Amino acid sequence: MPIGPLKQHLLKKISEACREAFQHAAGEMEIGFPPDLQLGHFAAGCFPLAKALRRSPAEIAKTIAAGIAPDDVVQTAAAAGPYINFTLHPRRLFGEVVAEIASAEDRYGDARTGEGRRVMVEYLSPNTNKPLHLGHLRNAALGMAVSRMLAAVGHPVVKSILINDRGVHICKSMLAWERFAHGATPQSAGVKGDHFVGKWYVRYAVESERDPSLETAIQEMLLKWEAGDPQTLALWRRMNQWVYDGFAETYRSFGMRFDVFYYESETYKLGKDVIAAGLQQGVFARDERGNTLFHLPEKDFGLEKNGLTKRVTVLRPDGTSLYITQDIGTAIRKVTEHSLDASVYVVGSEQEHHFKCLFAILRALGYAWAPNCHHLSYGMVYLPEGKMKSREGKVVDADDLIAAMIELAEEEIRRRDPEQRLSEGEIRRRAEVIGVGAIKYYLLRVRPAQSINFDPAESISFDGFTGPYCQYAYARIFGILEKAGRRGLTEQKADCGLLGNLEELLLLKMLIQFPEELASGVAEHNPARVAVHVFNTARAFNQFYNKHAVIQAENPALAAARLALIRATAAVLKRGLALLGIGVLENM
RNA sequence: GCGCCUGUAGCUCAGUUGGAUAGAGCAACGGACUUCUAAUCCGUAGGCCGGGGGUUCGAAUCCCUCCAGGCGCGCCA
Repeated sequence: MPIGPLKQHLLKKISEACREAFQHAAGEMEIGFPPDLQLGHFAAGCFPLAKALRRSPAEIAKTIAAGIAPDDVVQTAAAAGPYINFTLHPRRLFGEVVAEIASAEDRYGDARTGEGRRVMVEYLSPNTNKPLHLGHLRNAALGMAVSRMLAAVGHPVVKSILINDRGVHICKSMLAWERFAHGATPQSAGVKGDHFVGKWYVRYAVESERDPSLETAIQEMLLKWEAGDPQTLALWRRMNQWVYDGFAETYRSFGMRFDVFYYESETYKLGKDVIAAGLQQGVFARDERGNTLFHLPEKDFGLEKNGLTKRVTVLRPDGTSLYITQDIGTAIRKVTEHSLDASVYVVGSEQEHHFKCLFAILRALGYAWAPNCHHLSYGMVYLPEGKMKSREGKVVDADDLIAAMIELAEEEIRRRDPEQRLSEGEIRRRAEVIGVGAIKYYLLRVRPAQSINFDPAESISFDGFTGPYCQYAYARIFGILEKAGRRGLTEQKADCGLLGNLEELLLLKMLIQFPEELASGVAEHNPARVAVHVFNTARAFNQFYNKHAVIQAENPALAAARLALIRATAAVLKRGLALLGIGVLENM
């Protein structure tokens, strides 16, 4: 009997006792946890029954508790105010949770609520004129985590990226390179491609300050690009490729994966035909200046102060497209190419209005999947000096941060290995898992809507509420399991009836709650639910660890039971961290 | 002016689908390694949950209002 049926059993007992005492169904009672595990293992509040029975919840709890007879699952049922607290036989309670986790084989907590509905998660959306920064890392950490969480509950997930590879900002780095680089390349300069191109983008900003004529040169270049001028296109391709080569390294070091690459140079003309058709159907209208526009529904957007409906332009008078034009086209293209049921866009909160408009338009156009489009909006990452502004160089570069964190982890690993038993390769491997894990955890531990004040000192900490703390708990467990294995101890014939002290109960509670937290996290598109729960699980283990011996337990039977418990804990830690895109180490 | 987000311990944040005594990390102070990994643990201290009003058996949580900060508000992306 896994945990779900265990709760069902309790509900059934309540229901029977309730019917016996009041000739009334128990209705909507729910099984939860008491605030203090000394009170019991599970609890049910009797509030839902109070109105129907016209008695106080406390009276009901008392009567029902008295009517519940102990059985092979329930040890005691006691009323405490309006609550019924249940104490279960540890053998069943621990045994069945541990068995369920063991049989799930790394998939504990998974569900089928997604029912195979196919979802695309689009994230990152980089520009090809500069390297990735801290804000991109938050975006990527969220995108990857949400993708994994959706997959865990049964959604086939397609991860996509929309690369902004065209436009005036790209021309700026091209022009600066043409004028000032004297043919230099990333290879000749010994610089990572995206950083190399970013350098010329910054150079343009500097040069255009003193030479305004560059502005007109940019406009000419843009026109040549639009006209398909071979030389311009060749330079554009060449420089973008430098950037992609650079990005690929960052994708790899941060663990980003994409199934589909979309490029705005290929999508920017999409959407026009849909808008033409929509104009025929009256979804869109023309204004006096020739703009094609969409009237935003009053229900969702309100009205202008002059009482007219708000509007958004979807096509310029000359027929050229806008950001939202191509987004309409791309949204449709995604669905047709990948048979999607839903779409998630991981984009900063500053674009909330844009996506609200986009989704309203898609609904107005009558697409059945339009209500399943979701903007996963997240807050800004602020630096101590204020908002990040790449044009002013006020950014935390992604590659720099990753390298710095790996470096810090490496120092810590060396400090713990004074006899230098570890190979350089092993040190490097561990440092990458720890350093990158620390960054991801730091970015994922708060809910997406919350803006993050990037605190350099706190972000590099490996203590407390951090990724390495969670990884450390896993490594500790692995150490115990390994040592137990060498000594021939196994949990084969573990008697979970021997478990039940406070620390073991608190740990078990975390294991039980993991699937619920994952489900909430998916429903809210909020990986922080998982991150916080993994931390609580690691903490519960550390508390247990510091108070109770496993291998050196009072007797071998108890040792076996505890081995089973911590093996299950390790599985939950590993699974939870994996959902966040964070790896574990068997030794730290 | 309007919309959305945020406001909880000195700092950074959980908790927000109404339920038992509001939690954690960091920082501070005091303790615990001859033991399965001290990247750990235990203890002390720290709160009108932004202010006010309302809804009810019960509000950090729901409603109204005010204050403060952030982000946005067609023809940029």
